[in-house]
Amino acid sequence: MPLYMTKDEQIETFLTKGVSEILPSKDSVEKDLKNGKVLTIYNGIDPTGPTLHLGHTIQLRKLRQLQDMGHKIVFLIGDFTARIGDPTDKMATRVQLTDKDVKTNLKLYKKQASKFINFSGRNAAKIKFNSKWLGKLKFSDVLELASNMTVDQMLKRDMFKRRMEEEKPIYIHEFMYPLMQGYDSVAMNVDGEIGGNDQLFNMLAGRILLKKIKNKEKFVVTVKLLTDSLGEKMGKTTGNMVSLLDTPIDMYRKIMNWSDALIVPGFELCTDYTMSEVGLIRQELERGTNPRDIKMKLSYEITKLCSSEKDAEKAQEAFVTIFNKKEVSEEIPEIENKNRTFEDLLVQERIVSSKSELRRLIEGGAVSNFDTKDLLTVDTAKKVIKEGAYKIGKNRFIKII
RNA sequence: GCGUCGGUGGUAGAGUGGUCAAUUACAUCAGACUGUAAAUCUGACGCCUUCGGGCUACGGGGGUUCAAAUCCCUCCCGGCGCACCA
Repeated sequence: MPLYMTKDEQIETFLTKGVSEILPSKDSVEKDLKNGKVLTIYNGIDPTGPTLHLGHTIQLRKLRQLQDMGHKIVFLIGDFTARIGDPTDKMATRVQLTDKDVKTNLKLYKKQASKFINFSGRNAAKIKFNSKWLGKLKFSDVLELASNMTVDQMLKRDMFKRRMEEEKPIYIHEFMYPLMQGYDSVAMNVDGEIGGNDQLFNMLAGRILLKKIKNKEKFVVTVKLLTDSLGEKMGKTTGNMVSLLDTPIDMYRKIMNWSDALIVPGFELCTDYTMSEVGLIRQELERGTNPRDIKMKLSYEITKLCSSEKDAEKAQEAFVTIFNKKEVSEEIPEIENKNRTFEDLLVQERIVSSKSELRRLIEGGAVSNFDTKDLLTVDTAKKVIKEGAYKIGKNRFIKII
């Protein structure tokens, strides 16, 4: 958020940019933010995969806005809840994670998140793990907690309703999930929570519990989700995500591959552009400016925020070189051939998953020498190729040295 | 516990003895087109292969058969109904 903003502008931005829904209401949260009290707000992430993705950054950036306004923010890692699995958008029951999975996954989280929120300085963000309190609950505590919500409230959830209709199993522990997540709010005694709008139900459970147990009105701000062209969530489970661990060039390329409809939401959700600047982008598109150029700006901005200005520049250059000019860029990964045949090399370096896959790609005319544009044949792939840049499909490139 | 229906590839969902590595749709990958795309069209979509074929797969195990995703037995798991409920 630009530093020149007044406090009121900051609050307005927080309450509107990328926001989907606010509970109990925008007005009441606005009042809370304006009365000068320091609030505690958190965002929880379940460490179900090794990386954070672009969707997470939307929420983290929201937290950052609050941090800049002087509020206390908590980055909660749901190491306990991750083991149960959020039933939110899984049609089937998620495989439970082991302790080890969880530990491995959360290792990198702080590092990734630190691009977006401050973990040091005067008003440092805190990291908390919900196993700390959830792991301590006794069965009697759990029962008491469970007595705060009815089966009917649970069954109102779309997800569960659908599963009932489809005669799919619903396990009791899945009912416990919203309770556990809700208990996080109670244990940390927070004033507010930020999350994606798919998390609304879980966050509401926290509101219910906090109200019943501590008579406190927790506010909930849900942000819009970044969806792909088909309205699918860009998430870990769906596989179409931009990971924060992607190389800058991969990230840049993936964003360029977004459908044009995502340009404006992309600016709103993932960059520091103000709402009026986002409005200008929209106008530019309407005036007929080539969407590609605007999308390049978007890719650049996002890549910059996720790594650095320098990386973004490099990524952009590489993108132009490889995809526009179709020339070899120095960003193409180099691989020593070590006297391996072309197919062995690609399989061993995991560029392709099997020789069969490579054969299909070759037969489909997808593998070519990047300089001469000559298509590779199945026979030459069985030979040792000493050097040269090769293109495998749309976006796999290697330079053999 | 009894009865009944069901468990198929990343997902949904056909197939009920050979022509099934398994129709179809979605997802995925590639080619064409383009503005990087998206949409559209085309093709591919288990692994290995000396390109003849070989191997592994339809919940697990065992069996019948020249031949099983398909039939039988058994075990595991799920839905529904009934029963039980100190």
